Amino acid sequence: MAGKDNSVNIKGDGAKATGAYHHGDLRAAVIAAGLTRLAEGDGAELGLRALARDVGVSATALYRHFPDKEALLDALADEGLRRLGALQAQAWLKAGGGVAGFKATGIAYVRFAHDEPALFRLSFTRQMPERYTKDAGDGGEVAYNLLRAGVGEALPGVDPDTAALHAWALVHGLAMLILDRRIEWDEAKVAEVVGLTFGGVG
Amino acid sequence: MAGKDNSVNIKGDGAKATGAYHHGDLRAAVIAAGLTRLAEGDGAELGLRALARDVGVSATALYRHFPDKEALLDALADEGLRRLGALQAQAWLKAGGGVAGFKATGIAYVRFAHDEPALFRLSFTRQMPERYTKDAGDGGEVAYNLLRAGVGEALPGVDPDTAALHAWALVHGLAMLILDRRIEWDEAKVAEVVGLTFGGVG
DNA sequence: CTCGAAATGTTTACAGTGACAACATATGGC
DNA sequence: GCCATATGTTGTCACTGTAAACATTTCGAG
Repeated sequence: MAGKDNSVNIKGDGAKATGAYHHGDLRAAVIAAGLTRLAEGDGAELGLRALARDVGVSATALYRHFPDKEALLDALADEGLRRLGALQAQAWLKAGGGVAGFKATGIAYVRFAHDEPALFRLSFTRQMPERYTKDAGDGGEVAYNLLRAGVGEALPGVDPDTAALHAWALVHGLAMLILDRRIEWDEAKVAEVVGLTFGGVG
Repeated sequence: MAGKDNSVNIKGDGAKATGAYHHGDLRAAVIAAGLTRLAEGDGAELGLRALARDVGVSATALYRHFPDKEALLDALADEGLRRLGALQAQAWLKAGGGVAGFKATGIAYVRFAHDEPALFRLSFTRQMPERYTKDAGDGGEVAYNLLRAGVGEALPGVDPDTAALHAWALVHGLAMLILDRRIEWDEAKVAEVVGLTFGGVG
């Protein structure tokens, strides 16, 4: 697949737009460019130089905003989790909460993985930063809280911890199997499988 | 040459052992060394040169046996699937078949992921070779057949296709979540979660 | 057995990567 | 207005996968 051109030319979203040396908000621009690349070429191995070129900046400039590549990827992963959480919350509301909302949440999880395979994979593959306690408003916790909330309604008699883990593992497994091409993406099928344990055919 | 060594010295399993130029069965030796490396350093990014050094051979020698690095990784992934299938079959037999055997199969799946995280991840991350039809005796199919066999007994009334997918996704999700440090490895917990859908507490 | 073709391994080299150090330029507080 | 600091650039290094040319061993045909 060719090799050059295509430069996405994602600049900062306004800020200063100095035009020359300084970029305005490079950190945000780099993350945006990274997300774009992840959304387009699935297998393409996101490199620092390509990213810098997208933003129109020298390769080593990125090191002023991220200690190393890992940190950059961590930032992208974090954004991925945030988006996932937002989509799940949205699905929950749209379905009117309750068991139906809970199921919709699960389906949104798998759909996100299907729509943004590279971002989803990155988001979950990143090593947990150790200091990942129960506070901190990063997206992962939002998603997990929704999960805990819904699981009580769907399976009243069961230990909520076990049920939550079951639900999470189920959708995560579906997501990964779809990403890795072990199974095909099929929303109806996903709904059916999720419904097997968590009642409510609706 | 051959002054240093230090290398792990994984040679072929007998063959000729020419001693000098020719290695005997380099392909097998490389795969063995690769599996060893995968089993030891989880995060360590398996490189061609390191692998060649382990085997005591020049880096480019590997290209006589694999078209490129991808092909080598594919071979390792295949071996991983084969081992997974073997462990599952073993677990099934040890539990005496039936529903208990089916559950044991699922637990073995997760345990394998926990015991060999890098190999498990590699095995499932590799792109499917396209020509992955229902024949071919490679490990993946063995595992899937076991799955189909067990699912009928565990959930008599349910569409076996849906049930099989459910079971697979569940254990795969648990495996991936453990690999990515989202949850802790806890065999009892895994058994409990698997038992939630697939009855039989015992 | 001899001999040349094929298989296997080596050396050298190249383009691409993440990262560091030294240097250049813009920004903002005094 | 001036200088400390943040930000961006150029040059370089070690390392990676891999291609090309060369060396050695093995094997089958005469």
